[in-house]
Amino acid sequence: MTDKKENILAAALDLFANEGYHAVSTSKIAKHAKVSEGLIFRHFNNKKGLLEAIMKDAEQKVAQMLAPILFEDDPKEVIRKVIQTPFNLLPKNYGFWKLQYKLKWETEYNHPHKMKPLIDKMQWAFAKLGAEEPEQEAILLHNILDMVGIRLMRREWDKDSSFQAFLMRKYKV
Amino acid sequence: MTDKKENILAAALDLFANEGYHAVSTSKIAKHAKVSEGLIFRHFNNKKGLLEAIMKDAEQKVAQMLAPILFEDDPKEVIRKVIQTPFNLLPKNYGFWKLQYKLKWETEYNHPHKMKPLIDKMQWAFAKLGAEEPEQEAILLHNILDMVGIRLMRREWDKDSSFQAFLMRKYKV
DNA sequence: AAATAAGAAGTAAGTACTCACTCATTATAT
DNA sequence: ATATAATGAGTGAGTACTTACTTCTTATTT
Repeated sequence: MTDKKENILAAALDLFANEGYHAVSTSKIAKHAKVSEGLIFRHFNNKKGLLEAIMKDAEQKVAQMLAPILFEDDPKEVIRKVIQTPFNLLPKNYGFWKLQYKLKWETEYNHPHKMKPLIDKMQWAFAKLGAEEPEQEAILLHNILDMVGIRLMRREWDKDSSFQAFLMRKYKV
Repeated sequence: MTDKKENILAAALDLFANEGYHAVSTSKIAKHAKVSEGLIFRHFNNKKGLLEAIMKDAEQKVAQMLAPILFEDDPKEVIRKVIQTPFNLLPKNYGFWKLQYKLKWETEYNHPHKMKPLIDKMQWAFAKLGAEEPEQEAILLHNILDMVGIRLMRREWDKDSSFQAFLMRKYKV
């Protein structure tokens, strides 16, 4: 991966996340990356190919985020880690996550089933902790944390929000 | 409001919601509305003016949705009505609400403070019901229902989801 | 007849993408 | 070791086409 190719990816990620895929032209990306416009097409074939190159990283980043939860076998610790997840996202990666959230509005990039393993693990944890409706509890907490992620990415909250501590108290973990 | 003007608004709403503002051209809107392209500019000046005409309805629709909650003075009934709100959105209006949700990713159209009266009312209700941290409880429930709305608009759930009943049990209302 | 609504045919700027080319590095042949 | 050939990153002007928007003309209403 050459320097200029990485510049293109970084510029595109930033612009797509903040202005939207369709709102950003390839010429604008080229200017931001300080690169000729043609180079974008040499490396990525077309504009969509550029988006897909960015999205290819997504799956492994998600997997890497979920691994410590899926391998945890103390149910309380599962809930703890799940709650921490959105608050632990690094601000330098906010652009990346923001793009993920935004693209979920395009059918093509919305894959709710990919969260199934996480929800199953949460369901297991809630069952172990004696919840009456572990499946619904898992869906509920998943919803809460999805929305927390959205608020953080939209900069409505900061990562030191007192809401994290509140959730910890609420779930007694 | 002439027929054709309404056609334009309906077509634009549908296309903006499902494909995105920047992804839709004025000529496409004209074709869908079965109208000449020039007519769009006669009625709305420019493309953005068309979007703003759609968004102008939003505030009153939101106000109208919140009124029965803000005027309710039984705290239990406040929580009940709040929980019902997203599930009661009419499928024929899904396009409209979907557009509202999507546009929140554009700074220009994200006004979190507009939900303040609702959150204050919820906080009041939770306090009356003896919650230990009514403010956080209000933020929590607001998050849950925002995410429920998103799931419904993205068609990940349908409005008969068992989740509504679960929330009613959970909040004992 | 006057005013308004609608349509058709433009325009200039912008779009994604291509093409012929340069330049530097690396592999191969002598 | 040195000349030669091949490769691939990088450029920027140019392509056909689309865009938002305008202007002029024609229906329709009052």
